[in-house]
Amino acid sequence: MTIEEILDQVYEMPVRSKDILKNNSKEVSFPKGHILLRAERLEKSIYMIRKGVVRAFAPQEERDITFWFGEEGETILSMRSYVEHKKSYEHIELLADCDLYELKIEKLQELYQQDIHIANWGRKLAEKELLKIESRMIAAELLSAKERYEALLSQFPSLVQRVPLKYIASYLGITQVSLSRIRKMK
Amino acid sequence: MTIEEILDQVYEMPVRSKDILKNNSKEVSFPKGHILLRAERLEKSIYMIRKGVVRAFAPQEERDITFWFGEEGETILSMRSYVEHKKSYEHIELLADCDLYELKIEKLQELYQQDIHIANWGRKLAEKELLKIESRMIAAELLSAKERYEALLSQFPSLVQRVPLKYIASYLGITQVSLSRIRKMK
DNA sequence: TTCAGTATTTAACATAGGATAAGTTTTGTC
DNA sequence: GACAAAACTTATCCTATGTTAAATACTGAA
Repeated sequence: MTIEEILDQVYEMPVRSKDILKNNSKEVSFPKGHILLRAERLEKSIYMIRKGVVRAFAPQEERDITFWFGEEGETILSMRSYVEHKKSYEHIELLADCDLYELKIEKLQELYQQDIHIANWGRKLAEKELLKIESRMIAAELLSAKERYEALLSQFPSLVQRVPLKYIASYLGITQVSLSRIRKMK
Repeated sequence: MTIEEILDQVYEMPVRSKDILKNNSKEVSFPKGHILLRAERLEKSIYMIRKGVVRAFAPQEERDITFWFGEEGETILSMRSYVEHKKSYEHIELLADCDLYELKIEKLQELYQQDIHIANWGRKLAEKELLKIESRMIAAELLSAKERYEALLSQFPSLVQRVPLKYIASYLGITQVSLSRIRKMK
């Protein structure tokens, strides 16, 4: 995916504004297993996924909590660093070799003040993510673990091939042992 | 709370932009029990809470799912109507007599295209809500029902006085019977 | 102040999913 | 292609929360 396609997917801007963002982005690549963003750090960049798949997880003493997966076209950001300029609470781990577009948060903040189209793009980015997470939270309360697994499968059929089951279990809010049980029942 | 205070809490704009929003808002009041926004409707307005407390819930055949509470200073919006101009999935119910500031979504969309400060205010509104819901989702996976209840108590001490326990139970993702058990254990 | 409707608690029983531990299968590396 | 490490499954037992139903307490309207 090109950066133009990724940007358009969030919000369609005039070419001029898109070019500004494009010219301020940098293509980068990292191997599978790389930790792209770290908890307890003030992160300086956001990334868009040109190719690959990643997970966000909150590292915890007992067990990590995987709470988000990103595939091609999605935007990776460390919520606390991006929104509040504070240390982030999550790690982002690459689950495959990834090609990414990097954008500096500082530059982006500057552009938000200068270009109304970019400001609206940033608004839409947050709004769409918010809508997704709210729907997901409601579904989580409504559905059994089995139903949530099946919903995930039908929404992201490729995820199960690309992502270790233990992370999917954590995303669903269950243990890997339970997920195994659920898969057998099917 | 005045509308200026509420707006500032999200993002500080020049007085001129604040005045534009203020001049496009309308004070309205409704009694306890009023359903302010309805599922299956394309809602036309968002509201800011000057005084009162409300809940958002997804009505379901078996049982409603309460997933959000709003108190003074918070902004009420029907996510799907606001973000996608589609029918919403939630009801908003007033849990007390409320004084609200009403803003038309259509007008707001227009202002997002005209005033960069307002566009950035809209961006911050979504970003801050997103940060809250993401943190809450992680906490939900990490904590037991009892811990979640205690966390809610310490974060919103007044909520338990203002809101029926059955809605708090639903918000916590448990039944009212379980919440009662938890409260007794304390 | 009483009555009816709500809200809350309590009790008894059922069950989904957790914990632990022991296999088995897959994957990556030399 | 052999080995170690990681991923996944299976089995057993256990616990938190769900379900149902009944008892009690609270609230608001007449």
